[in-house]
Amino acid sequence: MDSKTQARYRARAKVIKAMAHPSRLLIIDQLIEGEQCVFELTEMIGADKSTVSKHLSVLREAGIVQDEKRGLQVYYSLRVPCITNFFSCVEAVLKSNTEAQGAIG
Amino acid sequence: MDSKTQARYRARAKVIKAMAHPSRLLIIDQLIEGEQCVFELTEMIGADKSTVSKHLSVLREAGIVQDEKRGLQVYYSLRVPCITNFFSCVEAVLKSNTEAQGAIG
DNA sequence: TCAGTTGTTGGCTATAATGCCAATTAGCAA
DNA sequence: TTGCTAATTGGCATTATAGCCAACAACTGA
Repeated sequence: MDSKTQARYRARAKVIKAMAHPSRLLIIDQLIEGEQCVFELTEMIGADKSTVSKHLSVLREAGIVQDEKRGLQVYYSLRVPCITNFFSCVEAVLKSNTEAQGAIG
Repeated sequence: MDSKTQARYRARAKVIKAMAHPSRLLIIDQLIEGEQCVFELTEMIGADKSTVSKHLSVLREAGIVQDEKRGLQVYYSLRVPCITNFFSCVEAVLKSNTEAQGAIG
């Protein structure tokens, strides 16, 4: 197996790993309904706001959600609408990540 | 959020977590093509056989794969054929787990 | 400016995951 | 039985993850 293939599996695993937590799955489920701010998500989850903020960082770094600050609140929303599709979703996120990287670099 | 809902998210997370590793994703991809024994998977992954065996345990305990011993070899295969579907796949695994539990208990 | 609110980050501890080697189990074949 | 191969399990060290509190940053509004 070449290093390119390995990198592909590592990237896939990162996205899936980002989803592999009850609170983060809950966040994703909530965001399917529409954007929510950290405060709302924190109330729903019932953990410390710092904990929720870190969960959101994980999802953001995996390319699953995006954030937008409006006033005091930071609103989070799904970056990729497909949640019912598994690998096609993972691939779409990876594609989206790649495109975002291309836009930066 | 009630405890039933929490349990549902924990169960989902367990299945996703089982997939959240490059080697395990590779194993799943291989098993889409058909069953394979631990020896074949070990050669492909290039890790110690004990490591691969433990990865397979994780997948088995999550209900993603099943094993069958034939002679010296243990053959692993996908328990749920859908890999392209994400949550529908997770749900199918959970349903399958529940049915298996019902068959035991 | 000052106080209040929302989020993020740093630091810390506790827990879980990873992967190796060594030892063991299980089956096959002389 | 003896030797060989396939796979699992135990033990261990290393690393990653989780979640709390405290501190800080960013914005609002009096």
